Amino acid sequence: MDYEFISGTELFSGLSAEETREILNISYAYTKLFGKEETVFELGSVTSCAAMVLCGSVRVERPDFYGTVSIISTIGPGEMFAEAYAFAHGEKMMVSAVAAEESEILFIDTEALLESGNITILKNFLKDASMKNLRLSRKIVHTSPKTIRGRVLEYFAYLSQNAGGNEFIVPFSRSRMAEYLSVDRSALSAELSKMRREGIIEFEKNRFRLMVSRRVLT
Amino acid sequence: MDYEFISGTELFSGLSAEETREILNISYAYTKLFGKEETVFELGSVTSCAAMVLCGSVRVERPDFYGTVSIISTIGPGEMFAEAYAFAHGEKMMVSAVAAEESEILFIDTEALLESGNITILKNFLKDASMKNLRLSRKIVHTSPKTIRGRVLEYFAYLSQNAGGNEFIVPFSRSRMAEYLSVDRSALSAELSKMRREGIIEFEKNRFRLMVSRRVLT
DNA sequence: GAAAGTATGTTGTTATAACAACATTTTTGA
DNA sequence: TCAAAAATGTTGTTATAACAACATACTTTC
Repeated sequence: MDYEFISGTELFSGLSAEETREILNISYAYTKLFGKEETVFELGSVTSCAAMVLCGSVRVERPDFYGTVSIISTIGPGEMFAEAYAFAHGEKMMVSAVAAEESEILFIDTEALLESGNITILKNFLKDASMKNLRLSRKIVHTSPKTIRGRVLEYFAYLSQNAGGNEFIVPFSRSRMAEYLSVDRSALSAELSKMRREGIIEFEKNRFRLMVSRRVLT
Repeated sequence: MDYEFISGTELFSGLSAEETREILNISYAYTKLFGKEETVFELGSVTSCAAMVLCGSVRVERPDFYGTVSIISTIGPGEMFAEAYAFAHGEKMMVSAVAAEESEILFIDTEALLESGNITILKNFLKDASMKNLRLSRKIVHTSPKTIRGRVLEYFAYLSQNAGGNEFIVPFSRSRMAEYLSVDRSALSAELSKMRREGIIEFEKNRFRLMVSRRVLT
């Protein structure tokens, strides 16, 4: 196992390669190779292991009610997945994970890890979980308005606040942005153009400017 | 401070009243009284403290882009909030928190808490964060279909799977359910009736039965 | 730098949800 | 138990998004 690499990841930050080796040993962590398109986690299964991609990449996907599969995210080297399921204990996975290419995955049993009692890694897990939490909350905030315009405004208000000015870069292609906001791509394009005509926004490629600001009170 | 009560909460589970007192001492935790409608956390502010309601209750709310405030959740005695912000470190709050009545709130500085090095409480935070994570992910899954029917089916499929049969209780009033799914209440009512006419579901008050099942593959 | 591929924008049509106003049922509490 | 209030259901109208099909612009890459 490449402890150098592993100790360099977010999750193991603050730990030396040697400490990393120790922790993984104590908690019976192991790696497994997956061929392209091989399933890492099955939809509806239960796991007590967090997983980290060491080499390759993993697609996280989910079928809708009618069976159409959509990709939720792609996990690359050093990134983790399934840890929320592992710590929450007993919840069925609402996604499946599939190796997008030949991949090596590290499995860490969270029960054993908690036993090990290493505080640094618990801290790191906690920070990771909290950040994921806020990302999810943000997405909910950005997609709860019922109109495309409402969603765009919520999202842009966030980006704008984040950038510290009224100008910002959207870190998505139009299709990805539409996906993120759960709206149709062409409808999004149309709405953006309409908002531009109305003087609410200006844009050029992915650089946007928000010409109005959030109404607070009354 | 009522250490008996605090040690009985989820967050302090596994800790005696005495241990609880110690941890709170070490980490400089303090309580504060809030009058009805007094603000506990301001929208857009930054906190390094997790908060727990000891007495009373707190409304978590958020204004949309046009200023209309909606209630995200209500926090009661023993429940926590703002901990994701505290652990993620430096993120601006996307909600505000207001005392719904005269309330006593416990503030725990997470930096100090991490210093204390108590593993039990870290575990508890981690489990809490993971469970919240899955709840948020689930909500995203339930609201990403573009039609009311799609959302209802996703939600019902979950409830049904959870109940272990095709019959289940919806733990919301119709208005709350509509809110959860981010759709109009009357439109939801209409869609439920339509689905009943089509034989897709049966229901009587909040007891539902799902007559179709998720299509997997092809 | 031409051709192919991909991303983005446009427009018209259709499906669906929001909204509003009201009817009916259920719950509450005096 | 009755009246009032709250929740739920119904229906028609209007606003909006999805969808489809195509035009245009940008980006590979050979």
